[in-house]
Amino acid sequence: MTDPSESGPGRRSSDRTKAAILRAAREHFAARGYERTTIRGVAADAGIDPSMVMRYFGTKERLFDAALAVDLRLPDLAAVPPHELPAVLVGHFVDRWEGDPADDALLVLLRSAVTNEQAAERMRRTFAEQVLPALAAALGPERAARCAGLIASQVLGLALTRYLLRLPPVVSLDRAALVAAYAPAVAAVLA
Amino acid sequence: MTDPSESGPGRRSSDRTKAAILRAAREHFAARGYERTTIRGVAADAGIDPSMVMRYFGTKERLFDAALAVDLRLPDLAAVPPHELPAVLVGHFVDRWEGDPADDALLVLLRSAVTNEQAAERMRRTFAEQVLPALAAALGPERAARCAGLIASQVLGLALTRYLLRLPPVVSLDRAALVAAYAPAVAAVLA
DNA sequence: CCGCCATGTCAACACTTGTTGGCCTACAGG
DNA sequence: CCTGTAGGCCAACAAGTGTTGACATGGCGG
Repeated sequence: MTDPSESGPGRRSSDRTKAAILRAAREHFAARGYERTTIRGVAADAGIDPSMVMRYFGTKERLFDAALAVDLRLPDLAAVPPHELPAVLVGHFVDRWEGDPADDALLVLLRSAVTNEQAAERMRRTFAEQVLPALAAALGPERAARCAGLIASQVLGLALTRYLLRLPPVVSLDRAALVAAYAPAVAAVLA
Repeated sequence: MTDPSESGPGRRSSDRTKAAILRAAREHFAARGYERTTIRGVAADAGIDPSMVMRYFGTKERLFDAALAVDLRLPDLAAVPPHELPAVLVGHFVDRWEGDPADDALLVLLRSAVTNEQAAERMRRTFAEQVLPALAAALGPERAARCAGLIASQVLGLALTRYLLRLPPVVSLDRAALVAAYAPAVAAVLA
């Protein structure tokens, strides 16, 4: 743990601080959205002074932007048999939402994009750069272009009602039931 | 137009003022969400003093609550042939979202419910009191209970990606294409 | 030893917010 | 005429915000 190239005592402590700020910021943005998240709150959670946040990120907006970076970690969809594609997609996203509770990036993005144009733009970019290519690998470019929007709409609708609105009938399903219920819907828009 | 019981010159002007406030409030809440909407902004839009808003609604939260009242105007679903149900549902909601631009109530509810627990609760209530019964009339209670959550998820996913996130492939579809694309997905969760 | 620079704290500024209380104005009833 | 009252405006308060600049501190190179 004293590796001089990464975390040893001689290592700059600014990196750890910056990471702590980012982690706290993601947590706050995910739980409260952009407006209700305060620099003071994030700083307190990271155990430092609010002015440090400004020094490292310059502005609340830039901190927000840094917190918005998201990797969907989509697998290679060309490798899955076509008839399993819907179940794989739904399953992957459920895992992604429910996986590491410390990884709030997805929630940050969705929750903020609804009231914040900057985040909405980021969402559109994430869609274009990650979802579209992954689907194109499995369906071909023109079919992907036709279906990707509808699939995003399904998956995001699921996330919306389950994790943000918490509609009881959607919350009460477990992973298997969720996949079983949504895969046919996704399959329907692929046709 | 001088009906003494409703709008004549002898009529209280407070009713008109209150209505103007509510209309402006809906517009602001729908466009900006709860936090970024200011009493001052609403008052300016309604052409009156901020303190008037307080006099009539007491508090920003109560004004918000008044703005959240939503009537989905769902038709009698028992009257539509089962195989047309998906298209009717999707079509109705598209009309509802796209209809009267002055009627922002639906957008207020959806946009706010994502970052505001009070609005989320209101959304769950609206779902339980309007969507569930309407579906129960067409599908019977137990089938409705099983499907309503999934249908809400589809419809809200559509609204989310089209009106809030504005994902290009979802925005570019017109009403007919939208219905044609989504009806099969809704039909899939009914099976 | 000295001095420098990165890391961090403290206190304050300027601004916006929801909210409040006092004042004004018009008009109906006597 | 006076008076009361409802509808409305103005100015201010207290709290919280993002942001800034002056100051501390501790370790490292000379």
